[in-house]
Amino acid sequence: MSRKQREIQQREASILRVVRRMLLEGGYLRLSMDAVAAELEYSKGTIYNHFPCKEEIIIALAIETLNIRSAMFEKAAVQSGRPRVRLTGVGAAAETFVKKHPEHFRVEQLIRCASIWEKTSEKRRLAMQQSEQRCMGIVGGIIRDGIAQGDLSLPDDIAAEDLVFGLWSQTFGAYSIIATSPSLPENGISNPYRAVRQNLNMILDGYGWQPLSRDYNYLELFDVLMEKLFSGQPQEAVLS
Amino acid sequence: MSRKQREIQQREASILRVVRRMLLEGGYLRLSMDAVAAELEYSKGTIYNHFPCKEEIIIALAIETLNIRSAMFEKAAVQSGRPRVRLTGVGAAAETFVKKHPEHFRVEQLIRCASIWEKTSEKRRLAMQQSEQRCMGIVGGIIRDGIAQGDLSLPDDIAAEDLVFGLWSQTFGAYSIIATSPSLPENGISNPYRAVRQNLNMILDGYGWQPLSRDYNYLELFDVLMEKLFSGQPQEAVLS
Amino acid sequence: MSRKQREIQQREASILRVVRRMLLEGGYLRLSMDAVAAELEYSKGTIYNHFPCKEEIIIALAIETLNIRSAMFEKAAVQSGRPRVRLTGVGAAAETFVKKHPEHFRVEQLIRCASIWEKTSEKRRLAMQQSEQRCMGIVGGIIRDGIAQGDLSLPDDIAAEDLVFGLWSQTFGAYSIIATSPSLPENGISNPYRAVRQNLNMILDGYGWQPLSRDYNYLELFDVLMEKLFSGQPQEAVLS
Amino acid sequence: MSRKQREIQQREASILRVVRRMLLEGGYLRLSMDAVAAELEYSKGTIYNHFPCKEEIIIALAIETLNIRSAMFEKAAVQSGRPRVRLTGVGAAAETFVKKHPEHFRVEQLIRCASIWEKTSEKRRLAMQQSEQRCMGIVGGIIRDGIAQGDLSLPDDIAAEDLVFGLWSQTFGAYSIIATSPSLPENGISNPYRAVRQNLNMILDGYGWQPLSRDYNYLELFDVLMEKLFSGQPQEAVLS
DNA sequence: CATGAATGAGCCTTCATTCAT
DNA sequence: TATGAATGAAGGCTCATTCAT
Repeated sequence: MSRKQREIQQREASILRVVRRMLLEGGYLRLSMDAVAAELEYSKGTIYNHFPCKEEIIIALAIETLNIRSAMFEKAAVQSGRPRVRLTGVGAAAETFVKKHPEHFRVEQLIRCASIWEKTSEKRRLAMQQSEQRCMGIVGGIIRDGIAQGDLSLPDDIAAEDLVFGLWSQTFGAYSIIATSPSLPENGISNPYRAVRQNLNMILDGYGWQPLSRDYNYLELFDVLMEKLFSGQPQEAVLS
Repeated sequence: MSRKQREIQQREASILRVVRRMLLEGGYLRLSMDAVAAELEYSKGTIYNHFPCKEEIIIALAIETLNIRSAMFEKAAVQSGRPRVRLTGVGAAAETFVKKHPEHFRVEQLIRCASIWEKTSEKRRLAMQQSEQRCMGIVGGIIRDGIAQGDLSLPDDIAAEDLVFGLWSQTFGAYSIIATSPSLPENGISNPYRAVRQNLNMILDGYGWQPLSRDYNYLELFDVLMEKLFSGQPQEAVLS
Repeated sequence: MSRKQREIQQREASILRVVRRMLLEGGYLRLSMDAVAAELEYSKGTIYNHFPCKEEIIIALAIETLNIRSAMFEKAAVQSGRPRVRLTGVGAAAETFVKKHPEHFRVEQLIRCASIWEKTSEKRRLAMQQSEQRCMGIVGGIIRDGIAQGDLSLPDDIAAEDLVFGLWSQTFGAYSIIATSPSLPENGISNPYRAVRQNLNMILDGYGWQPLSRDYNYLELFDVLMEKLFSGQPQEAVLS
Repeated sequence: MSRKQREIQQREASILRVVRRMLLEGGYLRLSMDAVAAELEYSKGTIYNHFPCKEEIIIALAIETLNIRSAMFEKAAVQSGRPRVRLTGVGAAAETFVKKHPEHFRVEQLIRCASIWEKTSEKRRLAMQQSEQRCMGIVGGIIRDGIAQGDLSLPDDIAAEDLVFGLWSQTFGAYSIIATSPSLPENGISNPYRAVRQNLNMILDGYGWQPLSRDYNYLELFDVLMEKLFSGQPQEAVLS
């Protein structure tokens, strides 16, 4: 019985893998259940035994995406060091994520674009919100550490979450633009990923988070941390 | 003859209006030429006399979007005042834009998500790139003014465009998240638009743009400028 | 399982039957997948499960046509008798074929007229060429038998295939004209089918194929063979 | 007024010219009134002032086709010489016609394939039948000349028209097959046009038309006559 | 007469989903 | 539970023809 359940889980994972790849290749419009079934050499009915509709697959994918990323965030966040250094590790995680898993990032864009929610179950929606909060929570935790250690002090009317939101917006916006504007270099942005790092640093400098970037080479730290934390093989494993 | 042509232009505008609304309501997938024709009570053939395919409508919409916004940016940019104050005006323009024209912002998200480019003419694509560059150019110009007046100085390895990219990413990312994450307040971001303003200020503070926000109440300035520049009726007119 | 598959095969046959009839009635332009589905009271999707596009149906029909005819040719060719007598049997087969299966002959005309090949698979095209060659091969074989038995001798610069081509052209041309020129009798051709037989005989006489028609009543033989070989019920079965 | 009428005729001719070319390039399906109007830089309404529907254009084309050919036949038929030599000239005319005017031959195939007659006026239909009869009449005349001069004698139950029909079938069939079977050489028919000439000769030999081809080199005569009669520029002029 | 915008029926095709086996 | 044939609504698009200007 346990073997069967394992088989089911494996098949679910392979469905998600195929769907992810198809999304990356052809976009949402090119994704069809027929093609998925054909590629997996399962029947359509079998796919439908796993997911009640197409949209639920997308959400499951998005949850997977968020879980992979929050695992990467976690790995960066638990490093020892001053909070801003650890936060830089999270930044390195975010950049690594979009570079290593572009198909996952694509899913994130998708669920903000297509109207997927109507046909999906409340349960999956909640699961997704939880996963989303985990990512935010990790960043929020580091910020609170920074405050606790005296490296950072926020005005009364600014919450730690507002800063989280700023970093999130910056990265989501920047990586979206990078992924979909092939003409950035022609417009004077020769090294977009470096620019993102710089701009993230500027936000933190703006908030006065010590040590400021004039006193510490965060750009170099980025490289070091990416190497140190994420130079291994990409982990495909789905973290439930 | 002139009357006919006027009718045609008006219809083209009304097609775009209907499509925009449909995109806002149901996303790209819910948009169909059949529905557009039915809603306008024109035949499908008539719609196709205006636009050769669905995708070209989307691009036309996107161009319209960019033109409306760059007109708003322009209006803010030509105000007198120190550069950072003028840039704040542009920020106010950006915020006003997404609030007043959510359906236009939706179009911007869409063209970064769906694969629209395959069926569209090179001509339209170039027209869109031009419109995009106009928005960036306005912001870039203010930054260069700031440098020229000695309020801002960028490191050697950072171009003005990198800062433009940072502000663009911040706003695009933040407004995307706001538009598609209904649970922000539950996650501690009680006033997202205010948070965006704050984070934009932090970026500029991080870059050391004088006067810093500790010396000038930009948050209040935001309100003042939004009122002053954009409190009138929304201009629907398409500015070529 | 076997019942299902039998049903599917039967339906495939009935699709071809309906399409053939529609072609006969209204030509290629009047043939529509909608109409086929409606006539059969199946959904359009079901039709498309059988044939990936309209053109492939036509080719399938053409292959069926060629197979039916080559089976009839074969039946005539394996008769005992002097080669020219056997060839007359093939002529009787050809005439029987257009009379019994006018809708099949129509298909042959069609594929020489409409541009069908663009959307079809290489595989089907080859299958069709093979079927075509089988018909030609049968006639060619009889000609070579005639040469071998000394009844016929071709000039050095004339191949057996040139004669095949002449008979093929004569019949294809004549039956095409008969099928599409209703005014033949008014133009002095009171019995077109008899004229075809006569003209075929003249070709063979011209080549000096013994016994010449002055020595043997081939016109009467035609009738005898048609009766003897093909007076039974038309065989609808597709001979792969 | 006469100038106007000339303009109208010229325009009619140019419509037919464009339609012919489009038929050759893309077949009947690719022929659209829109494209014709665009190519001619006339409005669709103007085209419809000339022809009440698409089908009538095709018939007009077919009439033009028949007229061009009967002019060529006439030119060959009025040559001096023994009847079979003159008939060979007509054969040369037929071959020249399909080679010089493939788009015209295409029209002939088309009207035997598409169901065009339903929407067309009785008047045009009759005009076409007349043109058709003129071609047949020329050949019939030569045959009767051959009989009158004692070179040919037909059995009682065979009319001159039956022989006309045989020659017509042979050429129409052969040229149709040549135009639509690219694989003839692979099937052993290395020089199809030469084979047609040979087979036409065999028909005439079969009927015993003097001098037989063993006594006269008709194949060479073909070349001579094609050069002598039709080596000039193709005459585009429409012969009403 | 010439124009060309408007029509709308019709076409081919796709695909998420169901359900009998 | 797995299968995959069947469905049929929906989609994008074309084009011959009309008719107001």
